[in-house]
Amino acid sequence: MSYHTLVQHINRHVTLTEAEVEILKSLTRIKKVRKRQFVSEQGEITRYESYVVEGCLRCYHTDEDGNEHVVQFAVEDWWTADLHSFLTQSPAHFSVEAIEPSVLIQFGYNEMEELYRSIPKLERFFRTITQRAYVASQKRIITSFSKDASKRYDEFRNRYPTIEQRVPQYMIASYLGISPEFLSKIRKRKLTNG
Amino acid sequence: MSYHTLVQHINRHVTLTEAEVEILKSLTRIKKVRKRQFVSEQGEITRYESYVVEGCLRCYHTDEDGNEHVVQFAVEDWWTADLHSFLTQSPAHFSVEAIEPSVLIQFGYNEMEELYRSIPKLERFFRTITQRAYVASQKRIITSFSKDASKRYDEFRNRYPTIEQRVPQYMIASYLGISPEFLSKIRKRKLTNG
DNA sequence: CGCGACGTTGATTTGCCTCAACGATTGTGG
DNA sequence: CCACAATCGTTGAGGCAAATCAACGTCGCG
Repeated sequence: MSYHTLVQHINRHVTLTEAEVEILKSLTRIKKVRKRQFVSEQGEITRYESYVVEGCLRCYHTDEDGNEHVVQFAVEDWWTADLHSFLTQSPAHFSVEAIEPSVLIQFGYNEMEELYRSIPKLERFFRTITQRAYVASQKRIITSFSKDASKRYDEFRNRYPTIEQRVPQYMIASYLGISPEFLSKIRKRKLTNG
Repeated sequence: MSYHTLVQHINRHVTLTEAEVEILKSLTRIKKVRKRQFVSEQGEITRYESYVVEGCLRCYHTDEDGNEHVVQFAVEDWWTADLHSFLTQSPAHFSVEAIEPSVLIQFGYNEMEELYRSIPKLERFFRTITQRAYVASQKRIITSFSKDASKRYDEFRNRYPTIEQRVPQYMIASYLGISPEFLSKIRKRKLTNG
């Protein structure tokens, strides 16, 4: 039953038969995680790509100085993983951690290849969603170079109003590329001034 | 004959038959551009995705203040386009302009769909290269948040030694997200000090 | 030749960081 | 059920990386 939203999600791009849905179910697994539990860890090989049925997670990098940088948030109907680690089965640069208790549908590396073989339509599906993710990622680069922190925060709130409610402020700061203290000051300015 | 490198490039990921290569040729076109010529312009609909046979181009965004921000460079064996504009056939946020006289192989929107239909393997090919591009893009975001300009410049030189030779310094500054003056100062520091 | 494109250099300013101290809230073990 | 510790956000002082502005040098090209 957890598969309902995933199948709907895929069917927005291609059309799966009943039989194909069964294959999909047989080659993936449901995973539940607690709050603060890791789905995959920096330094280890990312074994699964995860579709979020329910919950909220963050994908982040910890740099040499120990500072964390949020690569991506993932809520219902999103995907998350260290894609490079998953695709090459090499050690990850990012960790994925649950911010809320979450339910995931996980795709293993070998099973994913088997899925592409048995359901070639999925090539198209994953091509499409990856292209979208890539477009969003490029946009984020340009925004971070062309706008100051206050405007980036406004854009974030407009684009992801639900996420803003669900994740701690310091993670949003990290996603925006600023310090938590500075985000706090930005918020204060917005309240007192315009 | 310009198709030789493209076919090789695709064959690193999937295997095209002779007949398929012919289809590919029939549904794409060769385009030559002068230095400084636009391949596509911000504000207009991006009609083609381009594979670079020869030359060097930049994809960039011009913001409200008139400042330019390089999204991507493209040299031999790379792809370039405003992907969002191409996929949705809506006005582009990025322009693509030749830095050197260049030879491109162009894929139109309708022809691309026809190609996917007649050569389904291409779904896999484009899925793969998009995933790689997405991975690189995420890495660029994290680098720009976690390292200072001098280190980013070092990384750029190491990763793209040939590009550094071929494009003006102010475009590299733009790609790195810093002002041309500051890149000049960084270079001077590197010469005088360590 | 003269102009436009590109790079350099210095003076000044600023957006954002770091550090440190301090509430407020949450959750957890005794 | 309380006490205490984490966790999270706020505030202020001071500092630094990088931007801005302005002037100037150089080169290639029409």
